[in-house]
Amino acid sequence: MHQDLPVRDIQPNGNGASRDPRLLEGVLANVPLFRGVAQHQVADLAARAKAIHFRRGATVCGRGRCLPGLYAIAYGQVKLAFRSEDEERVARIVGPVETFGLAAAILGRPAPYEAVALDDSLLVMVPSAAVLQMVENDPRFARAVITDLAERTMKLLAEVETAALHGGVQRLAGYLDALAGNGENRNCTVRLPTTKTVIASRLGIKKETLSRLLRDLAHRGLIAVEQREIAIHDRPGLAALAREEA
Amino acid sequence: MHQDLPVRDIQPNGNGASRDPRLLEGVLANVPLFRGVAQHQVADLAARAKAIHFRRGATVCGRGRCLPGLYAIAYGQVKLAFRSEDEERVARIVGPVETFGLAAAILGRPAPYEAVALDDSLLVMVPSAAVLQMVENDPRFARAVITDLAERTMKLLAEVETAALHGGVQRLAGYLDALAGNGENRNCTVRLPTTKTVIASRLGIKKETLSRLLRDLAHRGLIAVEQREIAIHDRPGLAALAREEA
DNA sequence: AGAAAACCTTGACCTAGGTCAACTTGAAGC
DNA sequence: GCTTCAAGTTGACCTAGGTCAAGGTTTTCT
Repeated sequence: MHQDLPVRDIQPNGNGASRDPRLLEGVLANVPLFRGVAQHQVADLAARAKAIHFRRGATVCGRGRCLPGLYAIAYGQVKLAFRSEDEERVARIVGPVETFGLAAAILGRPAPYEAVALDDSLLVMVPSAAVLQMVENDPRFARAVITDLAERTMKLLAEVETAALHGGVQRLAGYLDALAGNGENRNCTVRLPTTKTVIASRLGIKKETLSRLLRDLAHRGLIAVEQREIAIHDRPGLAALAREEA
Repeated sequence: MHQDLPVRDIQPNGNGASRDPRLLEGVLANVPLFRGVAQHQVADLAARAKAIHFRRGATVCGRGRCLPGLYAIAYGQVKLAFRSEDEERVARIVGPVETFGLAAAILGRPAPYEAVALDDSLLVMVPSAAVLQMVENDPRFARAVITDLAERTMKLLAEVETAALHGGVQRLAGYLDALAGNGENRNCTVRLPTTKTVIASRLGIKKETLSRLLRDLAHRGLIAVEQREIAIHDRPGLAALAREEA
């Protein structure tokens, strides 16, 4: 796990940005993307990176704005969402040790989504130039980037598939099953990472519909809901439901 | 353009596979992914690759089967589609000079989609091992792979966005506009790359709905449809429609 | 603690797009 | 030229999920 890094204890300075190299290096070293990169290289990267603190609800990057680089999350949570006037669709909820903006940073393209902090969050931003340079100079890092992007591609394809082939209940069931992780305990309890409204948007449905679907699953005896805590009573049943047709 | 390569004239041998190094090298050299790779390296790759011919309707790779490597299209067309019993959703229509299977090949994962030839097609398959090795040995190629994957990621994100935020008409309008390319001729005529049924699935709607939507657009004076030929009468109007809300 | 602001739930109703079924058209083989 | 078959069209109807409106419940802020 990543909890071995006491980043929560480190206070970023008041106006939200920090450059404490210890903090930065520690955070980056724990990001899977940088596993397999020599320590001094990580230090280099850290020297050029910046830690920025965002209050819950603050916008990390508006839609269409150019991302200054790759973001890694030290603590907190960020949602990446598409929007259009009165419509919002959450593409991904990014948590500690994860990164976002890699593809956009590499191509130097504007962000296709907007990024908003769901909780008070500490992000480490590695400037595009630093990432690009490291891609050129360190084949191991280049390799890590390739793996990361390939994995993202597969995830997105899976996303498109479920969106196209499965209905709301199935997607919800699949999501809960995924939340429960790989442990195969028949019944366990999971906690939704954020508000139901955001989860709904992440699942491509409206909060009202999520509400009804959760009620249905509860009726069927598959789960029990108590606010953000969801007790899973029949994991295999849930998994089976997720695999069903439209 | 890619038409400078007379691959259509080269006959693959009867049982569908060929190893003529000239053919293979020529095809690969024209694939953007291999631009910037030294010629002898391409020759190396070609030596390990295989050309395979598929009749229209033949399956290149069943869903969930492991892809033996990266596929490049010399001529013809392949659809990548998700399926589930009686449901099919086309994720991408791949044409000459394009490739598919890069992400899966790199991760050694089974294909998330099935690949079926839409026309008689000649594909060149570069084994995963060869791709991986080249990633390790040639930083320029590694860089090209990174760019390609990043671009694919952005495309998929755009896909998810339009699927989520735009209705059928908008998606269709956007698709037609994209087909018309970057030329800004106010009226031009485009040809659908394949049957309307497949196009519909690519757009995430049913053929019946596509039929009705095309009729609507024609009514509105934006286009005129004659079989696969679509005359665009008001390009800006079409583009504007594509950008509208849900 | 108390007020204000999010968040969630529920019911009544609506709509984009899907489903089913009949019919037309066009291309492919004999 | 006639048959066959796949592709496309059209109409009547259906349904998953969205929209609107009205409460109810947590949080959050002062």
